[in-house]
Amino acid sequence: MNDDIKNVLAQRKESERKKRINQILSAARKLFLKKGYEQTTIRDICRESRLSNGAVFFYFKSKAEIYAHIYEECLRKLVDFINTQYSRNMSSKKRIETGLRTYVRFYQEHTQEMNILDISYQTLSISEQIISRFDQLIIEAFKPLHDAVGDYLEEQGLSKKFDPLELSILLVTSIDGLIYNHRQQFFKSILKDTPLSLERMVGTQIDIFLQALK
Amino acid sequence: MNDDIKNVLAQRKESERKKRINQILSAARKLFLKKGYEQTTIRDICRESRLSNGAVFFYFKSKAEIYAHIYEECLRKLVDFINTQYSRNMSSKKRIETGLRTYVRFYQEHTQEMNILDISYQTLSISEQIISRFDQLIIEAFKPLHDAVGDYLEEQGLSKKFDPLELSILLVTSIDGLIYNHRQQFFKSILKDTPLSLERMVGTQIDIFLQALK
Amino acid sequence: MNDDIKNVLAQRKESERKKRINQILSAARKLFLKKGYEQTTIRDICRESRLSNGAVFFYFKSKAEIYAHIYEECLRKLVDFINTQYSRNMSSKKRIETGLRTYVRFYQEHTQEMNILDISYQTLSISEQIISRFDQLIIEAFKPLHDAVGDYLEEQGLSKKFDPLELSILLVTSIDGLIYNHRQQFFKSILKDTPLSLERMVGTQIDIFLQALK
Amino acid sequence: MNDDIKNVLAQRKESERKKRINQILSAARKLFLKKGYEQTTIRDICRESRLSNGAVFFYFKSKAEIYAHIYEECLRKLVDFINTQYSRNMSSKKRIETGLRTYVRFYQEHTQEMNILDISYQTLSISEQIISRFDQLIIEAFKPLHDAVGDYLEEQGLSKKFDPLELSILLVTSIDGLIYNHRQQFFKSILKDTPLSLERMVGTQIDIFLQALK
DNA sequence: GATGAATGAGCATTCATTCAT
DNA sequence: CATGAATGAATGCTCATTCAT
Repeated sequence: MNDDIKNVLAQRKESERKKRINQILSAARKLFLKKGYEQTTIRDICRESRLSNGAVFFYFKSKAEIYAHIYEECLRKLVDFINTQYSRNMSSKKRIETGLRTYVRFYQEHTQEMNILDISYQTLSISEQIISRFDQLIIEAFKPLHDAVGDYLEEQGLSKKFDPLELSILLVTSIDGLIYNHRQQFFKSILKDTPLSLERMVGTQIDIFLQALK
Repeated sequence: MNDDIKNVLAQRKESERKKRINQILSAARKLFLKKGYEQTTIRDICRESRLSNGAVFFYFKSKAEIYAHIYEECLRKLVDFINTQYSRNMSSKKRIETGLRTYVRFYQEHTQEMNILDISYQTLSISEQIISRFDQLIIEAFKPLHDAVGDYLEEQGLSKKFDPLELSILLVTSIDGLIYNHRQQFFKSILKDTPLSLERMVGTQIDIFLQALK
Repeated sequence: MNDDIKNVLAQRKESERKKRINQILSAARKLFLKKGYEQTTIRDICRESRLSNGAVFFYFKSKAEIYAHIYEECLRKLVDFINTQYSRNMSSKKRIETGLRTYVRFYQEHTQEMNILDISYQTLSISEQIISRFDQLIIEAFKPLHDAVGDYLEEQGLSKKFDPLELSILLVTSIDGLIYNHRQQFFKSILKDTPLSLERMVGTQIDIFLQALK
Repeated sequence: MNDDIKNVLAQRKESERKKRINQILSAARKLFLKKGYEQTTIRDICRESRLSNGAVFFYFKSKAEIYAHIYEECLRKLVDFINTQYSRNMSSKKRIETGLRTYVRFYQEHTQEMNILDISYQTLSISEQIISRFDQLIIEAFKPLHDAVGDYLEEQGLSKKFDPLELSILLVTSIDGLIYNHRQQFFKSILKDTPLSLERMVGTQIDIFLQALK
């Protein structure tokens, strides 16, 4: 009996705890996504989460740690987003296409999350442990495409001529470049009236790639 | 006569003025390139330029404006760097290759300048006039490649099938992506022991492009 | 019967209580001795004692009160240290010498404890009751020397000319001064190469004293 | 003419500057003397001096630096106080007595300044240069007594038996002890009704010293 | 009794910018 | 023109203490 009560109380406490943490992370997420790391202050987070300064530092030991949580969330979201798109019986060609298009779609549908991911977490003072978790997630996000390119090269009998790692990085990287320029708008002046659609450009990039490796 | 004297005085004044501005910009250049925007303070610039706080704000109305000048310098440097590499009698293919490789070389030889250019000047509060000058320079930097791609497509009889603007943006953008990832090191964990060389990847990207459009 | 049970329970409770208090004091002792009052935080004490924040404040009503306990311990240690050195059949002269030398040895062998005692407990907000306990201990530490000086004066037939209380305070006080300067190192610049030994200076002070009162 | 005006303006500016510095130092002096280093905040100093936060940091680059100024003031005051008491034609004996009594009088008349000097400046992060100035002043304050003791020993034909440096340090140190205990009131409980006068105790200490070295 | 969550004032210092002279 | 004095909001973070459960 007593144990039951204890248990219930412990559960309530734990849920209370999670609620607070969520309060803080929600506030932080909203602010970091909107204003970025530097422009968001701890006080902003306190105000937004309706918690005191001390409370925030009770649950997280630094601003960077809060950021790391949000970063990991975004990264995980990306991984999940990508993974749900693949199906086992897709052709390698189809998987390459899906991978790249999904990446772009993630940027379009979750621009703020993508902006968070844009910041190199290597500059923040984050524990090694968390960083290696990030690295793991990045590998996870990258693997499907890497595999697909490997399979494709095999099928085309080109695996001796090309390195699948190099080619897959090249592909992802070219999408990064598209996203980067879309964000920074460096070509705004050149494209004045007719902004090229990201989808179309990704398509072209895929076409070129597949055409060249036939 | 009197007018002559006035003129001489005005000229001297003007040269004094330019001297001061140069003093400030030299200091700012040195500091921004070395430490970036946020890490450089106005006081740093004053100390370095041996001018007073007030003097700096007399010639420039904000820190952002000073930055804009340095930004423009870097952009111009990039344009010049690219333009000196082209020669009129190169084949279109050669010009495409030269354009992309030169861009990468600029990043490698002028990493700090490239970092300056990385900041989206749209976030800084800079006057429209200056921004349009930036845009002009970007167009100038981009034009040779754009032309080369146009010529190449013509030669290959593909100008109806492909848009030269789209393709050239695609090419530049893929280099941007390579540079972006080189800077941010997102693939560090994947490439642990064997960092891929930028030159090699650019080469592969060019090969693929030309192979596909043959 | 029931009373017996109650008694047993009460005893167990009391022993639990003492255990907790000891836990806290052990942690506090370790930390205060090592880092001093200001540099030690309540959270440090909680961590070290493996007790919660609330528990510490349940047993002690403030950080100062905990400090007072440690202070008293150190004071008691000093008293014990001094008292073990005396033997009843020592000459008065010998007892004076022993008293002063023992004091210096306590400082040398228990520097950290002596540093604790250095803080004027009057600045901390401590209850009158505890302060009077401190005072009692100080009297206890002082008495042997006071007596010895009294005896010595009597033997030399100088008890009418000198006040034993004044002289004994003068003696202790001169040792305090030596210790104080040894700690603060005010003479560092004057003594650059050859730091005077405490033992030697105490010896000289004793010699002078005895020489003068012969 | 123009130069004259410039000069006047420069002077006014300089005096304005000194006025501000004095404003800050006056406020700091008052507060440090009253509450000590730790308990005085920069904001206190701003409030008291009716200057803004930034203004204080314009003239001094840290709290420690402000403190160092006050410390040096007090030290210099002590040196001056001591030096005015000596006269060339005093006997060595008289000079010893004067030196020690003057030291005590400084404490009595400038208790707060003496409290400032009590803090070991070695713990604060103060530039080497300033610290060596402090050291110089301490030497200056100490020298007259050192010389007097040297002369006295010579006169008594004891210079082979005793080291003047050791003896003079012993003397000063014993006064330090008296002052230290007067401040900390460790003997309060022992002396309850009849607090011994500092003057009297210094007198006794001097008597003993001279008596022993005759 | 005991827990640990919550408080919020407090800290030294920085910095872009303004403005009287 | 040029100076440098002055502003004051802002920063991340700490800590003794309180209190609901």
